[in-house]
Amino acid sequence: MTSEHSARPTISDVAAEAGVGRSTAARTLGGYGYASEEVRERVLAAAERIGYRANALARSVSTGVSHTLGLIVADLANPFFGGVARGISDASRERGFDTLVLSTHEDLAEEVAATNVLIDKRVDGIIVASAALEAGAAGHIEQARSSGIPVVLVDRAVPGLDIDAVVIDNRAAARDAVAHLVAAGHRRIGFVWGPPLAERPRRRRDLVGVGTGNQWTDGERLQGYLDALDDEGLAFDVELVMVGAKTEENAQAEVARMLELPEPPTALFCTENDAMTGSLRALRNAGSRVGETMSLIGFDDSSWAAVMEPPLSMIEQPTLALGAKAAEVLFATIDAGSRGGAPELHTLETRFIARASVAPPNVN
Amino acid sequence: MTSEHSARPTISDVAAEAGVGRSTAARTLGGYGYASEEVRERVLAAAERIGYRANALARSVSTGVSHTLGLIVADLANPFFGGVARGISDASRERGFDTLVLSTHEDLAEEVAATNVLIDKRVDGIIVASAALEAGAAGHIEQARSSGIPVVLVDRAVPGLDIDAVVIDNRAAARDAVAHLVAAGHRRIGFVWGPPLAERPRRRRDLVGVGTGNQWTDGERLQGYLDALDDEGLAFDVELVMVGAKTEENAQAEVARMLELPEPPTALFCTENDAMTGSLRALRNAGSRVGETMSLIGFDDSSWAAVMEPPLSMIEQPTLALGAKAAEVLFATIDAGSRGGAPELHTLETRFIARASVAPPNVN
DNA sequence: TCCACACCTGATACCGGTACCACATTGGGG
DNA sequence: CCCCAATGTGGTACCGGTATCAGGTGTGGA
Repeated sequence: MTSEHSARPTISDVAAEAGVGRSTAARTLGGYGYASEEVRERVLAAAERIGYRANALARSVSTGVSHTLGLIVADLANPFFGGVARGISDASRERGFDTLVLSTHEDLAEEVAATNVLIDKRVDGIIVASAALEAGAAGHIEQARSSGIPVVLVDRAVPGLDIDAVVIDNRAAARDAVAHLVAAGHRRIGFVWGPPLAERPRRRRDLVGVGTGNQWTDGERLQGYLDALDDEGLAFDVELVMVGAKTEENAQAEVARMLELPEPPTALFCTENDAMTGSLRALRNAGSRVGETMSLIGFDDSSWAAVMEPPLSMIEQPTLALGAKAAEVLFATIDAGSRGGAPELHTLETRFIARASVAPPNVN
Repeated sequence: MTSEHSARPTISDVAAEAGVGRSTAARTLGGYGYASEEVRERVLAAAERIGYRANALARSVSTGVSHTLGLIVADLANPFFGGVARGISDASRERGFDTLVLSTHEDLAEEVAATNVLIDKRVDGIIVASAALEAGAAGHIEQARSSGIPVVLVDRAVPGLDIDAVVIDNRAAARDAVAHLVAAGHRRIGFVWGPPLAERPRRRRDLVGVGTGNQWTDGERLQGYLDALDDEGLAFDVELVMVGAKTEENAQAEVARMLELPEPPTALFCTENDAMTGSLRALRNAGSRVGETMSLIGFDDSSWAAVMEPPLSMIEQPTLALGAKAAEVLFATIDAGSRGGAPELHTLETRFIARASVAPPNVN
């Protein structure tokens, strides 16, 4: 042991230590080109002795490959994105890639900045759950691609943007959930959360096109809700959809409002976690009992949902798998080089978990 | 617009486009050295025109600064670590740093590998929630530091390791929570979860030293539990602590066992999320009603806890703040250069949220 | 009128790697 | 015995930046 080495040794240091030329040391350490057995051992021993670790940055500058992926999400503290990030991270680590994760707080300007950071740091690919609602707002994504960086969208496909995307079928999941409620006998089903509507729609027409044809989760879930109503021949009632800010407080207020209607809903479909907790607060305040006077279905299963009294029926999203699949698609694109095939929309299955929060409507 | 540039333009391209020397272009773009107003404008315009973006990797090789932090946690999908990661990410973004996040799945070997990756990628600092239980197992952390990378521990301080750490006072939080139960009149309080005990301790002595003097969360929480018993003059009963695997299933089984005791607990202190849900399952199966026949306190508040029936008393951990503080301490170390002060243990406050799951014991 | 100096620019060496290629050696076959 | 190929090594250009410095130009003061 040649004592402490505070400065990080370089290839030249190893070469000197081993008594060989710089390029010979580089060749053995880098694993390219030729080196005799004897020299190889001497170099390896020298590297070990002085604690040499290759500078990955310098290598990347030279090779043009950084072995790093970029991930852009709204909020890492959100367990959904945490799961996706973990899925990506695990899948990419297997291939020797690491992940640079940037949070945008659902702000498009921050997303653009994040994209630039990733371009500057020369990541080999980008996975993004974009806040862009349409292709026109996704110039930064086009730019990343045109500078040669493969991009895969996750969770949210941007309509009109011709890029691989890995999503769940929010529309079908919502349709199935609502159909489940209808099958239990419900006719008046509240929709809590959704695409941000500034004001109450006056008729169903006002909702046509809201988030339509786009894969953005909220819009899709609303469409699925409408699909189910159509399938079952149920009337749409504008009073049964939430409007305004997407906060737990507003969800609570909106559900409270619905409970005051002449003909209140007998079931609620909550499209997100905070929509569910807000609804539960409103129900508790109104003395409405879940599974008896009110049926409930929520999105994003959690270990809590199963221990609620009664346990809540939930739609489970495969977050890990979503991330793993996104990474897989990204690597396929990277491997394919520029001659990639046509972009695909990869849809993963959700799982409906039936629990006791859904029961026939309480007809008194 | 000089059409599409699929290849990424370099400083030389800008120089050519602007009709100046490479170094002049570099000087203006890099913001160092001199350049006349007229040339500056020409260079900036040229850069804009061909869409030049500096290669951050090349810059890092030259300057030795990567403007990247490394974060090592057990599992990004765990909301606790998600929150910490988000806190770090937000704080570091403000200073123009990005974060490389690696998950180790609570495996020390993976943690060592992750550390090496970060060293190789020349991050400017590392924040780690280490799986190492003692300084002897933290050679990789020492190694990172000796190669000049500042390190800050988060969530878990490694005993004997002389490094800055940002943690919560798990011991005090646990003590206070248990004291709260005692104040409500409870004398038999179950401890669910804890440091993995292979077999049932036979007497209290067996627990002395388990996780003692170390900041590792489980050990600290157990000590806090014992502290509270001592403070309140309560007897310790080995039957009231959970043993075996730290899984939701086992927590359920252990609580079920405790309920069968001749003198079952009247309250439970759950040190983690899965411990709480496991406990709730056991209680439901046994027909025990929370807040009536059984009082409950859990760790890690969640929006679900507030909407449970009854709402659950919880200890809230400041996850975002934990991350933000860790980043702050790390930056202070980075700014201080090699001449850093003595390592400190930074302790953040938890918050006890009293809800209806704690009530006086039901004496029939 | 000439020199000093401020102003401005390009050349050049470097960071720590990759990768190619030219140039010894050595040895075997014709 | 000589030549050529295989074997092994170091030199060198390059990746895309940073940073210093030499030197050319223009202006004002002596």
